Amino acid sequence: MSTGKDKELSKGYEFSDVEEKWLKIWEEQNCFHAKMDEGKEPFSIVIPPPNVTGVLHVGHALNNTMQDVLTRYHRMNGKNTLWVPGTDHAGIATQNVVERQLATEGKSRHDLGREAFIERVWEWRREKGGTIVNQLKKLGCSCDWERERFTMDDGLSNAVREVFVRLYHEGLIYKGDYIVNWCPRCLTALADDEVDHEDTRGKLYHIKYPFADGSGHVVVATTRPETMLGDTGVAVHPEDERYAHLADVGIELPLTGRTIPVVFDHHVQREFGTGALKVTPSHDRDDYEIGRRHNLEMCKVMDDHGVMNELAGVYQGLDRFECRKRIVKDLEEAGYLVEIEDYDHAVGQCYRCKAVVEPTTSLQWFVSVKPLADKAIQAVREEQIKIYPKTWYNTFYGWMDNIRDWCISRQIWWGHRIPAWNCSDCDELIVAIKAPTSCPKCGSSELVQETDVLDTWFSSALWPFSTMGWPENTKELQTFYPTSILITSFDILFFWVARMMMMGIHFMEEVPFKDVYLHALVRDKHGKKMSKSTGNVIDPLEVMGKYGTDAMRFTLVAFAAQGREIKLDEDRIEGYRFFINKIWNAARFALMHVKDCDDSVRAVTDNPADLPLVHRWILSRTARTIDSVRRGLDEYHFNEVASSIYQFTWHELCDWYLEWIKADLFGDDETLRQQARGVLLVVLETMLKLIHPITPFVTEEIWSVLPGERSVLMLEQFPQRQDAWLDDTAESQMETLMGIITGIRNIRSEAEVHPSQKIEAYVDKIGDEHAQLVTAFSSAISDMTRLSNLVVQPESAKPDDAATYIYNDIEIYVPLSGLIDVENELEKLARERGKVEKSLQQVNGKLTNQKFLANAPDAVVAKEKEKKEELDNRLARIAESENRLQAIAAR
RNA sequence: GGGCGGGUAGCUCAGUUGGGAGAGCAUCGGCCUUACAAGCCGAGGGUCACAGGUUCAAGCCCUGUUCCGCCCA
Repeated sequence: MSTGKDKELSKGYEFSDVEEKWLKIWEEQNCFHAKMDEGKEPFSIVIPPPNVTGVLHVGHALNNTMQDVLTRYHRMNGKNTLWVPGTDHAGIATQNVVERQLATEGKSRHDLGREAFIERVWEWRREKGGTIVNQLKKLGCSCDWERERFTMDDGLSNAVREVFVRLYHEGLIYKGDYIVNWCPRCLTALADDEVDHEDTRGKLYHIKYPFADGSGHVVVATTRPETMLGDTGVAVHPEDERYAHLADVGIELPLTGRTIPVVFDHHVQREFGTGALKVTPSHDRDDYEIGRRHNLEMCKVMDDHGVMNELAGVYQGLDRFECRKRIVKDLEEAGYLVEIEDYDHAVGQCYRCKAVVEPTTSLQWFVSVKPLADKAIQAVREEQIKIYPKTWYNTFYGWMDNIRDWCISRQIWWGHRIPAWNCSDCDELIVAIKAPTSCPKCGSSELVQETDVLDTWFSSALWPFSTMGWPENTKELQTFYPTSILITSFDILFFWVARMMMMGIHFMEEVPFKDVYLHALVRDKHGKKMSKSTGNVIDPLEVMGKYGTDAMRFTLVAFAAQGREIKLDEDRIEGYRFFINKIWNAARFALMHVKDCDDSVRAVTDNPADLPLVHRWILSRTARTIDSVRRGLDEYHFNEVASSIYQFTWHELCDWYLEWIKADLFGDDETLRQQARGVLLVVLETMLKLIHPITPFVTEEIWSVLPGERSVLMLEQFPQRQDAWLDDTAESQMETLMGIITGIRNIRSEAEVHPSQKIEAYVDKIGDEHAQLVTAFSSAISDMTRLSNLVVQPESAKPDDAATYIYNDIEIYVPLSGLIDVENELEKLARERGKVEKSLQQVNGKLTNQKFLANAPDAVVAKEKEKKEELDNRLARIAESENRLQAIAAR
């Protein structure tokens, strides 16, 4: 495809052309398409479908980057890989968008009528609905775009009807009058997650409720005094002696002339307020439960618009908030108002229009979730599904054990219309997949379909199998269901994740996914929620344009620890852009030396034992990096993957290895040069493969210019374990050499010796083994520290004017006639002595402790003894240097 | 009020069965050393919230206190 010979890399990484180029190539070569190769183990993910109205925000970017990292990893790892993309029809949101559009033409959806309106929504979807999909493509997501799905597609709609009908006939869907969250502006019921709870400074009104026999009164407290018009009881705790005598008395409800009963309920908290609770079963979820337990009357005092109705008596026609003012005024005038207290509480608001949600009873469709939930709980208990991070298990069980029935009907037009018909003649309710032509009971053809549509979550609950062609038993389902992992944000654990579990288990008799990874929410650098009004939004597309897509992806992965919050700062993205550039420049350097190599050059890594130390070292470090990257990806420790790659690439490969091998690469020895080229090429290729899932663009570009015939990197094999490369000896020897080099550099820096000035250095008081090592590498050490001469001597008389550095038990000194600041040197040594003495004290404490010697494992004791020896030596080195310097100071 | 999570370097956070406190960024000093100044070299910086306990040994396990955040009511 391409050969490296005639190619070069520009001086800095210019991402925009590169990204565009590779998106095109990947697409042309159909790289993302699942080939359905049955010989391979499957790996599959379904995307959490973004709203079709959405534009890519940083949360999407994180979510989809993580999915892409895993997808690319498993694809390279030889799995039969499928990532299903798609979008969600987002009922209320989409309807609102189109209604707003209509409003600019001075029309409402009612002017168009239902059918024309829905056609209009489809039109909008065809024109604008692809935005977020294109943005995901730009992010580099390797989804199988040929298999893109939409929750309103024919196939998925069919699945929705099938599920509804089956659940209805199984008795798990029912229609009834129960309490729901009602938005008086959108005029629809809302799911619990469509209600935002905003902490609000409100008032708590304390109201006197007289006993019906005139013998006294009780004080109740409420934040919504207007609901008192719907009160049908007062609840107290059964063991509260204060109220025991009220059983047969009852309460006179102020302003209404009604008498309401007192009921005794264990759920009432005696300690809260006066221990008496007004009960409004039609306008409060808890009160509804209490009312049910005690057969209290239902009294709904508002209409769908939040306006008081005929049951509100003289208050009829008032808006609920207007009514609140009037009630408070009237209570005060009649002497019932005891106190108004400032009170912070959470007020439910419609997530769309911000109107205060009114809990109210309404005739709706519900799913009876308990039987479904029990199976989901069991699946999680049996580890058929594992949840990561594991802290979410408690939350999951807690919610599932107390789950409430799920209101699935919505009074809007855009969505899956409920497949139920009423017979106008005999009132029969018919639930069927296809529209019936006549009533099965009376034969009438006067059938009217339900006008409500289903909650959007109802269709997304089916997503893992509906996208694969269910209810047909397709090859996709056979191959890819259950999916391998679901990656999503923790805030939809219940509304989506749990519901997918229930539906998947119920209809497929198998869990929808084996693992669930719940990632954090992305916040701004101060931990605040990003919002347009605060102006702290980080727009991923803008960031990608500024720093490159790879930089943003790497940043997100690096920040993706298994916590609840990711505090993202644009400066960090810029920082990782520097890392991308570092990779680029390392590749440029490598390319200079390997561009003419043929394939056989890699053979030198087959027998690492034959190679010089530095190569054995980098291969060993590479092998360890492969292990930690694979482990991190397998266990979803994304941030560890990023940091392990970052550390290896920058601080081992670039800082040490590339510098170290320059001598060989530029030198005359052909053998050394070939060894360096071979190892360099292998390590570079390995690194590119390791990083590719996170930063696909830059790695693919570099890969394409490396020597030899190459196809795309994204289909290469991911690096496998390389135990033959592991080499503890090489690692510890290199550590010693690097320590000595750092020591000499430290001396140079402290003494402010100009980098171009060559100096002489001595290493002293070292054992045979180290002496040999240092002697063998004296030229490398000299190169890296710009020495004119390096002297290795086990025992020697030192020149007086020498700066010293103690590395473990090795003493390094540099004669610097007149250049050393004796005071400074002594201070440095004193600090060092303090540290060593402190450690030594701890070690001695342990070693003289009989209990430690008796109880600690042998290995730990041996290690402590070793430590003591090392520290003793070190202390001796320090003392020598101090003596010498003090002698100078005394002169 | 109930439940959950957290308090580790100036900031953001790692720390996987208890066995010498880490990273990135920021800070300070020195460098255009032929891949990279989007860079290189060097340095400083921590009572692991507080108080007890278990243990030979605690950032890690247990108890209590305190502060912060989230979810539920």
